[in-house]
Amino acid sequence: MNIGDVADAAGLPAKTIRYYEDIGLITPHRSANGYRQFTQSHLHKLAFIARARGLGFSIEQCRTLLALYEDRDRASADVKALAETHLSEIDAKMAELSEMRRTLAELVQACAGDHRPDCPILKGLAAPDKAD
Amino acid sequence: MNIGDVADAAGLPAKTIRYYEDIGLITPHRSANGYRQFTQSHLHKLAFIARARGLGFSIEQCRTLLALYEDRDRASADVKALAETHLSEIDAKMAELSEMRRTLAELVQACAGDHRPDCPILKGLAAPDKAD
DNA sequence: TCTTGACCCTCCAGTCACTGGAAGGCTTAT
DNA sequence: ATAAGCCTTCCAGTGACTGGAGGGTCAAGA
Repeated sequence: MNIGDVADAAGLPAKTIRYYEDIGLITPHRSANGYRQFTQSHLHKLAFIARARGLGFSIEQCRTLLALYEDRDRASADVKALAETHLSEIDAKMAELSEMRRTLAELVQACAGDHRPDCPILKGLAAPDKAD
Repeated sequence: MNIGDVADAAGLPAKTIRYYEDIGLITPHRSANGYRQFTQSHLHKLAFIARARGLGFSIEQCRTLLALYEDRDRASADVKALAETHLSEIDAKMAELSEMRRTLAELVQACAGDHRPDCPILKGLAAPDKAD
């Protein structure tokens, strides 16, 4: 398969696949004309990476997951540990966003949003503890 | 004030403040020795930016907020619109994270996490619809 | 007076994971 | 012969910093 075919099949831009080759995630062969040649196995890997990325794993985490995937003797505990690490990263981000959301929603709530210049949002940003 | 003083007072690294000058968010004066000189007004602005960044506004959104803050004739509706845009950005990110979390938690749940190689997490990444 | 340590300066490069674009080669069909 | 649609490499940019090298400045103490 050429790069366009795997790109379509894996749901990734061709550019991204070239980048993944650059950083050593995959190593397609080359045909005589210099085109990258992908096998089903390459496609599997790319789809695997695409899904892991979709779950928010970093490229380095994907590299590790891929290595575990290819290692028939891995312990599932190693995979689970990595997934749990990522799960708590997600939880941390969600907590951060949730706190932002709470504060921002309060400010928005307090703002009339009319033609007048008086604005609790700006006041809140300027001096959070005495937002009027 | 020197950069170290405003850095402490605004709760920002000195490097970050230099960067903010680079991109034109603030323009401190210089004393004879080349050191940046900050006024209370600069400090206010920096603290304002720090808080807006803390609520997740992008630098460009901060630039706009700062301009609105300085404009005594702004309409609070303009500020509110920006804040609401950002609020929905936050909501979108939270929804995305929440979906990732849901899927990942399911996989983690299904994984024994022992010494054996059998791993539903890897299976789920390899072929999401038939994760066993 | 000298030195030490804590400041400050600029400039360059790196982070993360791509993404866009230029300039050109290959393939297939008309 | 030419056009469309692939493919290639290489360079540069994104956002928002962050680290480090290499050097100047300042205030306090011996």
